Amino acid sequence: MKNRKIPLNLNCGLDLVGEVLYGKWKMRLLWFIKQGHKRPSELQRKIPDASRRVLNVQLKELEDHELISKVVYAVVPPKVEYHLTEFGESLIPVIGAIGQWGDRNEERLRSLILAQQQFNVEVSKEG
Amino acid sequence: MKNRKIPLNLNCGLDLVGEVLYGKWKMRLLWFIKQGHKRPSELQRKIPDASRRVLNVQLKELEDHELISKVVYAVVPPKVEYHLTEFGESLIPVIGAIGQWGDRNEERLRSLILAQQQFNVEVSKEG
DNA sequence: GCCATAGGGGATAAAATTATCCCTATGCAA
DNA sequence: TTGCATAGGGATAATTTTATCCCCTATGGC
Repeated sequence: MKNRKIPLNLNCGLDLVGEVLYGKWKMRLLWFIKQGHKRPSELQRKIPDASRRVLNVQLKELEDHELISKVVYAVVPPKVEYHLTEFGESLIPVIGAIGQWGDRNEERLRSLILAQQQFNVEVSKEG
Repeated sequence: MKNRKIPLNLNCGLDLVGEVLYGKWKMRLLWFIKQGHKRPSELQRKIPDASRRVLNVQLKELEDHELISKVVYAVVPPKVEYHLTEFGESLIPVIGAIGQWGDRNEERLRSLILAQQQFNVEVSKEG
């Protein structure tokens, strides 16, 4: 999401959504904020595989795209809360639909993905 | 989608979907195939911003993930057709929902994205 | 012979995305 | 006084993803 060298494609709705939703942790961040996990440290505990830094960066992008808003309390230790904006709220059903499809097909997806992963490992051994 | 060094996250539905749907052109490929553009050359004309090579790679991944099936006709010049599998069909409503949200919010998204892009360019000039 | 069509793919370069490392600050508790 | 919790961010390394380049198949038409 930096200063890109390859021009953006903003032709259709799918391209536009991609620009704001691509990002390894973004959908999960929105989802957890929706569930009421508003503070950075809570989100970090919910998503332990991501580093604090990366979550900050992605939260900032979500904020720049007006999907969430940030409230900074002038207290010590610091306290910050994120909330979905109306715009962000309107995305929740979409994320829900994506997640549901994943959940409904969990077993199949898992085995497909692992099978392919396994295959790649084997191929690279021969390499 | 290679032999990864960073372990996969396959915790929830969102992770699983990500594995099969992340890829710059994948959703568009599925969408256009659904619209009846079955042949590689048609798809390439529909998505001129992607090179032929990249589309082949992404089509292969969609095939490995059983979202599409490939039919090769033994004729000259070669003829190939892709079709959605039932599994792939079941994803269409989800992609539809994503695209619709993008279309409904087209103007806003476009200006948000361009504004941020512009900002990045300016920041990097100061650099 | 040469080019066009329709499809494929290896090797490598470039770009974009993520991860890692290390630093800032305050106040409370052991 | 060291440690922990809160939150933030610059610089850089590592990884992953895309793009580019060039080559291949086979047949038919000029």
